[in-house]
Order: sequence, then C-alpha cells, then structure tokens
Amino acid sequence: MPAGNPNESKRTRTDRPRLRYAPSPTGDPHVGNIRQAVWSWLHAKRYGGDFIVRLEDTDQSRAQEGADKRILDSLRWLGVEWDEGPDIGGKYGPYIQSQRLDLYHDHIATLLKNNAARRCFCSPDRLTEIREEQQANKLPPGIRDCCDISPEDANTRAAAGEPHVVRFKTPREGTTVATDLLRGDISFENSTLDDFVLLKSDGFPTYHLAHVVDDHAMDITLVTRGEEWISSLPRHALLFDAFGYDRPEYAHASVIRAPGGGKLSKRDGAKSVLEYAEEGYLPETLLNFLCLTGWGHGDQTLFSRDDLLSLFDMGDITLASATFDHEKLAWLNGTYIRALEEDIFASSLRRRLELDLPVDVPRPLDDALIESIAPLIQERITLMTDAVSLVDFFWQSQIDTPPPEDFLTKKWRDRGREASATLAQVSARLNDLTDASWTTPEIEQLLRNLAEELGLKAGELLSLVRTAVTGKRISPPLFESMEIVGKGLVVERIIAASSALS
RNA sequence: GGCCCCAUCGUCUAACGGUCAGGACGCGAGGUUUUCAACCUCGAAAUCGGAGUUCGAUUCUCCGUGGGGUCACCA
Repeated sequence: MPAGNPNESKRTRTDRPRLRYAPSPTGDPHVGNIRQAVWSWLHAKRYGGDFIVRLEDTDQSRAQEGADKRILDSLRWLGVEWDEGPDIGGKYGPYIQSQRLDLYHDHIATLLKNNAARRCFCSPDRLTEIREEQQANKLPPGIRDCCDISPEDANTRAAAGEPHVVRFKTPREGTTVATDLLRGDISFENSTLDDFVLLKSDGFPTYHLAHVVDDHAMDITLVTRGEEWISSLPRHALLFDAFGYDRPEYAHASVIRAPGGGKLSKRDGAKSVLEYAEEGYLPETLLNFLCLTGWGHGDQTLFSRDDLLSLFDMGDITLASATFDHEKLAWLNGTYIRALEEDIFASSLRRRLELDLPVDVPRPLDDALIESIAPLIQERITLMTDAVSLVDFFWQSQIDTPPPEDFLTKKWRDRGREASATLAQVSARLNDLTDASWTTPEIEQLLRNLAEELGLKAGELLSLVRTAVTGKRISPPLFESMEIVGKGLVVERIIAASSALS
C-alpha cells in the first residue's frame, strides 16, 4: 500500500478533528462555497482540531490566474484562519494537488496491480456512442465495459505512449452503503454505478482519486462538502475500501438556493466574498449570516465570532436547503454597523469616503471632520457604501439647489415666493449669530424661535432649511450638520436657495 | 427518466412524543421624532396531503405530492 497514514492518531469528529477546505482555483469563492469553509473551520476549532486549506488544481483547463490568492484573501477577510495550507505549509504538505502527482500515480499503480482499476483507450466519440446505445436500450448511462483489453496489452500500449485514462473497476453487483453524519446510512446499488475515471489522460487525477488519496494522507477526519457530492459518495467509499483505508466521516450540507428557486447564482445577486467586502458589508456580518442560513442555535440571531467558535457543530446543520435572504443580510449589516465602536466606524467611514467621494475632493480627508460626521450617520446606513450620498454635501463648495417640485413639498407646494422670503429671513437671522454661538443648541433655538414667530410648525421651516443647506430632502440631523458645515457656507447656501426660488 | 437527498409562518430557523408551535428578517398598526433612520409596544403569519404506531404526533413508519441534487477525462 502506498503512502500510509503518517499518524496513527485516533481522532474523531469531536476530538481534535481535522477538517479541510479544498477549493479549486477556478474563480472567486461564492457564498455557498465559502460557507463550507467557514463551517469546517468553526467545527475544527470548536473541538480543538485543525483546519486545512488545500488547493484542488487538477483541472488545467479551468484554472484561473490569481484565483488561489483571492481564495485565501476571502478567508482572511472573513477572519478564518488555517493551520496548514498552500501559503504556510504544514507537515502533510504540499497542499497543492498539482504538486502531489507522484502520490496519485503510486496509488494508481497499486490499483492496477491489484486489478482494481483498468486502463481505457476509448476515444470520446466511442464513449458517447456507447452512452447513446445504452440510453436507447434504457440501460444505465454509465461507462462499464468500454474496452476489453488484457492488462498486458494495455500496459504495452501505455508504455508506447498511447493516450488513455485509468478507470476504477466498480463491482457489478451488491450494494454500497456509505454514512453521512446528518442523514445516516445511504445505500446505492452497485449496478447503477459506473467505471469512473481516476486518472485523466493528461496524467492528472480526477477529484475522486485526489479526494481519497489526499484526505487519507492528510489524516482528515470529517469531510464536509455540498450535497451535490452525495451521488459520488459510493465511489469514494469503494475507493477507500480498495486502498484498505478507513473512511472518514462525511457531512453533506444542503445547497443555498436562489429566492426564485434553483441554485444561487450571480443572476440572483449572489456575489463573491470579496464583492461583498467591496460593497460595504462587514466581515462579521457575513460570518454571522453564513451561519444563520443552514444552521441555528435556539432563539439566537446574533452570533459573534467567539459565539460561533464555541457553539458551532457540523452535526447541527439543517438538512433542507435554505434560500439566500438578502433583506436579512442587509438588516444584519446595519446592526453590526451600529454596534461598531465610534472610532472604528469613523476610520472605516473615512476609508469608504476616500473611495467614494468625487475626485475633486482633496485627499486625505480631514480626520476631525470625519469624526464629527460619523456619529450622525452611523445608525442611518445599512451598507458602508450608503454613506457617500448622505454626507457628500459636507465637501461640496457649492450645492445644486433642487428643482422647485422637489424643493417645495406639502405646505410649500406652489408657494415659491413665500418660501424664498422665509429663507431670506432665516439667512439674515443666522448671519446675526456670532461665531462663538454657532453651535448645535443655539442654531436649534434660533430656528425654533423663528418658526414660532412666523407661525410655522418647526418641521415646515426645517424642511426648507434642510433642502437649502444639504441639497437633500433626507439628510443627517440638521442642526448638527449646520454646525459642521459652518456659518459662512450655510448662510451662502440659504441665500442661493432663496434667490433660486423667488 | 434512473438513482439519491429534502419538506415548520413569505424567508431563515427553534421545539431531541405532551408547548397557547418559540425567535429573527420582512410586512401591518401605534408610540417617539427636525427629514430619514434607529428605538419601543402591539399584530397578522407555519407543521405539504393521506394512512398507520401511540393514551398522545411537528417529532417515529409507509405511501403520495412537491422541491432539490446527480448521471463528464469539472470540481
């Protein structure tokens, strides 16, 4: 038997388990995929075990430049840490499958020697021909007896360099029973299985071979993956048996579904982890949310990283497939934004605004200004990217006065002249305030008094002032905003609005 | 279609045979309020259907229905 288990440890699902995340570097990880990584990590850590990252780059044609780095970046952003991996190594390395080819070849040699596998020289055309024929005869579509070549002949042809694959010789009869941690025993009739490919003609292993060889070699105790793998489970069970290896435990998680049904895809607004990061979601939000869909723990909705690290158990995940709830994700993000320490929020806001504010606004942004604005909007945004449209007026030297139909609502509709006159009075009064009195409470007092004087409700007057000063119908709290914008600019803007309305 | 998996409010979930079937998002009503949020109170909303087992089924069994996965030299 090639490459045995380096450790004869007796680990179990709940005693120093070893779990792995094995992405193939074909693109950015999406939420369903990364959830698998998060869960594996949480489970491993909960029980004092190890979390391993292994790159499954066995499909050369689908490999994508830089995908490996973006996968690791996604994990880091979420706060997922690994004990062994392609970047940091470990005693079971290498952690990149394309660097483990010899191991797979050794295993193939063993199987061939034991007559548990066979070389297959069939062309793709021949294979589709077989499938069509079987389908016409209402037989299982899998490839079984495609070529009848003696092992000697096969070895000769292979030695001569003839391209071929190596297939597993799946038993024709009997039943293969495999166990899923969440569903119990699942049995499959061997007659419905096929002679699946282990080694491709380019010398790379298929997932089936690589999974069995590596998860054994790396001493993985619990394999977690999506339920799309359940149908391949008997193949893996048979392979472990063929090598004489103990089978690991398996937990197949359900798929995350799109709101309309079906698999979640980009079309449904599903984004990669890094895209969520760019759009202003907080890592703690996504971490919490990923565990909220497909898992639950009593009445609890909010889970900190530490909560999850001490509560999560792979055995508690939900069997039914969950629908991705964008609304709840957004709500959750707002909740986490509000919970941020003031200074953390301020610095995060600053980074966001440096990105989102118009290019003509000089960088770096003024820290004191950011710090005074931050508390005004912290509880008003759901995404960090919501901030800019709420606060851009603080940086504009000049704001465009909205058209009358937007400016004049309710009480002021079709009463531009009155509005104009009112604003003129407001600007005059504000102008009388001394610089020392240009504070939130004094501005508020002045405007409330003036409203009373004019026989207006406070809201009626303030809606006018708000639009004039911020250019918006909806804004951060007005008095605070006015204090920050400063007397000169405020008065200037109100005068401008007044004349625009006259 | 074959094989396999799954099934509690619209959505995410809790209830390991006995609960007025709980919580969260969203939704509705009210309160608070300078806009918008936030916050507070209240409300509507579910065990897919049918047989069993049991004193008693959301929970166990079977059938049906519905949804999903898979049938590659992709993972």
